[in-house]
Amino acid sequence: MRAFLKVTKALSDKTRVRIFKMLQQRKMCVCEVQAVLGTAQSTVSKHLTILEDAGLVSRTKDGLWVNYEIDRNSHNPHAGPIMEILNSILDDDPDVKADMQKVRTVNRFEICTK
Amino acid sequence: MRAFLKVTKALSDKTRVRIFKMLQQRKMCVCEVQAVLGTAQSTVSKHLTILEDAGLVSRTKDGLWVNYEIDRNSHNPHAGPIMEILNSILDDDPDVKADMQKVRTVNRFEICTK
DNA sequence: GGGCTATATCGTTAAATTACGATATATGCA
DNA sequence: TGCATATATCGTAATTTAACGATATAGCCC
Repeated sequence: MRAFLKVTKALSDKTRVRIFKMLQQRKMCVCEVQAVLGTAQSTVSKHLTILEDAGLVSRTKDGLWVNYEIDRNSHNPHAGPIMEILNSILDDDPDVKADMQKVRTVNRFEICTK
Repeated sequence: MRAFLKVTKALSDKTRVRIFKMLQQRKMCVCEVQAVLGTAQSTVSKHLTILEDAGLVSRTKDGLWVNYEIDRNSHNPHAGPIMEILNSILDDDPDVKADMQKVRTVNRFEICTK
């Protein structure tokens, strides 16, 4: 139950669903996600932590960057089935579509190192 | 997005997941659910409204009683896939198992009309 | 119609959640 | 070693949520 609720709670926030859909496109670092969403860095970091804690995304350090990506080997048995659903929905959502577009243009070397 | 969030929000609360699992067993009226959960009537009613609003359960009036049951013709396109998942999980959860047991013994004629 | 009962709604309080800025941590580089 | 940068954590204010008791609504029965 606890593990299931972690997944549903993680995906019960619009911002986190948007982040998840962004990560379906490609792995991203925190500042890239921040650039797309336009919210505070601490907020983005918190959201990513919640998604990670639910077993939906995983993090990998790469020097100063931390890359977040969809977790395809989740420790949470409830994550997989719901991620499956998210593969085929919300691509037509206006916010998600706008995010997708930004994800394509965002570049960590231009964004983060100002 | 809005419809999807309705589903995830509805299922991000432990009590509501328990109610949903109870309704997988059989249709129930509010006072039966109340008897199993042991919470206030207004609280149960509220939870059921949220589940209904998400398209997860449907209500049918039967005299004074209102029967709630799993909505197999949901207006919400996101409800079906997640309900599918819920068919095969959480049956081994301690709380859910205890609820299941109570559902079998609860009888609206004995419980509600005291 | 009047009384009874099951459910829904309202108002309130306590707890949880989100967002932010400020600060701490850790890595790379001169 | 010291500085700069990306991320995480902390503290706090604002919003949301869950629970309750009290009340309103609606259907049955006399």
